[in-house]
Amino acid sequence: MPVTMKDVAERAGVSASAVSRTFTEGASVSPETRRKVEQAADALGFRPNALASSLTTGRTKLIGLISNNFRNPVFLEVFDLFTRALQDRGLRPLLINLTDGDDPTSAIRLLRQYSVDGVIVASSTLPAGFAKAFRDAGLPVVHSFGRFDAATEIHVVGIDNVECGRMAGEALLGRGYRRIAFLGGPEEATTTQDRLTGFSEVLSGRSDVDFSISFASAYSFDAGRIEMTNQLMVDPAEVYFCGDDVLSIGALSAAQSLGLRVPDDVGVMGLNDMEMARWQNISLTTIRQPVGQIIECSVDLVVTMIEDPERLPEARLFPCQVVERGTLRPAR
Amino acid sequence: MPVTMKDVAERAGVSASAVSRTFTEGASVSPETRRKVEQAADALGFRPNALASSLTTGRTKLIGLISNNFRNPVFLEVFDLFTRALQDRGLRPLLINLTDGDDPTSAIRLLRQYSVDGVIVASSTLPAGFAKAFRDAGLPVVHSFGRFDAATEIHVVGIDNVECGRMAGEALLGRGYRRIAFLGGPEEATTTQDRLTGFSEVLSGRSDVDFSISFASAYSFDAGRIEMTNQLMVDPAEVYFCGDDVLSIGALSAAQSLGLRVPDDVGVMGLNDMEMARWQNISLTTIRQPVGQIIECSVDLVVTMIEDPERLPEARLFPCQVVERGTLRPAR
DNA sequence: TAGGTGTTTGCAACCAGTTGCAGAGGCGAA
DNA sequence: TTCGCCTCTGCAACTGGTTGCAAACACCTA
Repeated sequence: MPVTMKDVAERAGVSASAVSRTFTEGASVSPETRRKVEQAADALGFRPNALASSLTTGRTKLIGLISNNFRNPVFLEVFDLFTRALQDRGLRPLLINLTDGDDPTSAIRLLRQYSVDGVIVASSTLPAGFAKAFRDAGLPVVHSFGRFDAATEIHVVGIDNVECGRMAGEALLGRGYRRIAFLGGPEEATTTQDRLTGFSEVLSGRSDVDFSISFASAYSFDAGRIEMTNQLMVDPAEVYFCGDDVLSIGALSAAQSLGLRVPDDVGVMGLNDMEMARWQNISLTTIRQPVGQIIECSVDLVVTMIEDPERLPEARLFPCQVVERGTLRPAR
Repeated sequence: MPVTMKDVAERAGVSASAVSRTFTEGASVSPETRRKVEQAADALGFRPNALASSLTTGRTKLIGLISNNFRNPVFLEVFDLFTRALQDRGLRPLLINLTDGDDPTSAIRLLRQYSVDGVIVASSTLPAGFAKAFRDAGLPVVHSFGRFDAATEIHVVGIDNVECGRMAGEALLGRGYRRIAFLGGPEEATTTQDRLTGFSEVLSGRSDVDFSISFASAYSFDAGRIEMTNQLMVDPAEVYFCGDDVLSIGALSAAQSLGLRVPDDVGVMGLNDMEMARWQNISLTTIRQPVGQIIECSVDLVVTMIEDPERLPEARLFPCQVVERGTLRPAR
């Protein structure tokens, strides 16, 4: 059923090499031969088998796209943008869902079996060592939304979470909040740790600020709602800087259920600026992470690494900014 | 860098065939040879190249997963479940984002270049002819969330949207609503057409019911909010059956912005029961579509078709059910 | 010991392409 | 006409596996 080079060669009255050459950029073919081959190929509907050619060229144009965050709404944008950015460059995403377990070995085995040209790890919760395992296996890898590390051994594209923490701290101080809480994601998530570091840096040491810390069990609506409920029932702060937008929405839901008004009784600030944050019935004040830029840059970087595997690892961090909406009281 | 069969054969002191056979289920190898090969393979970290073997076996274990709905939150669950269901069966999803244009030809070309074993079209908005193009190209295809068609030419797994429309109509009548509106997705979407058919069937012809119809421009929050605002400003109904959950949330937001209370002033009913519908600050009364079952079944079906390409097409439809939450007044 | 049976093994051809190399052909200059 | 050069083409070997076939071998029976 599938039509091969040989069929085309036969119909065009040329050798198989000639067919291969007309489909290879920069190969030497006369206009006449090219015409005959193209005509035959069109008539038969021929397309070279990418897998067969990968055997000799060593390139499959497959990119492993790995994530463990499938349930966070921010990933709607992430998947949409990644698949399109890859498609635009003639690359195909081979998706790996890491929900069960975070051991890279089976993923590595799989990706090598399919000879992927490169790997993108898209996750803000996986440890840096995870992506490193791919590099050690000889696969070009970029960690998107990963943690910046001064002694970086792999390419990281993302944001400076410590700086985001500072930004949040200053935004809250600037609005006159003094009883301030950090409601993080899981304590072991590097993003949570880093944001807390920056946040504390700005707030602790100020005698006029009452600063408290808690952690939700996951970056999820339910976890945010549960932890926020606990906090509000025991000793409520004036404002909560939450681990991310979905946690924030859980927190908003908790406040609402307890009959508190936002932002009058309690303030909430998120991080990500996912699409839902601007929905008018949520209207979350948050910090925008430039997801589109991070993804474009990640794909560019993985392409660069494929071309130059020896390239030294680098971190590319993008600035974030506060997005004003309705869950904090206005700046003074 | 990558280790091949030949390397293993050499180290184990056997032929390449022996290596191939130890990795092929059901092939004849003595325990002694198998042991030697496995030992050598482990030592070298060998895994057979799936792409090379696909040349002779004709199987890649790649499944094309095509969608045009990347931005609808229901797809968070859909992608998570699809990727896991495929992984569980040793299959790999090759993702195609169809956001730009709905012409199947380039997708077909691509999937044939990668010799995918089968294709899953996951979309409730693509026309039936779309999936059919894949079948015509000789690719086993299943249309998930597709439209049931009595003269079906391709496998469809989904729900009976006409029945869902009826179910919604009866639920609303049962609660005593009499000024009832249908707020569909795009008029050309088959899901919208079918749901409207069932809904009208129940409501039209009843002299005590005032029934109106409108359509949003897309299955999205913004489209739902805009259309609902239009409706509420001109001639509000008592209750709106919306095209899907995300439209419903847009509609809820519109009602809220206009100062209407839900469900006291206006009712909203959705369809899908995506995860967000049960978030307490949304608490959407909706019709549950058994997404998990649909996906498991789709994957099973594509596997079956790969094994038996001559199998006649069938439709597998799953029953839906109304999920009681807070956006309709209670049943009498 | 010869013959029959069944298992295991390697050879070689094959899958669908790519590519180095050598030779064919065309063309202009000497 | 001959030579040199350049472009184009096909052969054949190669990519990393699989598999039909026949030979080698072990084992059992008569």
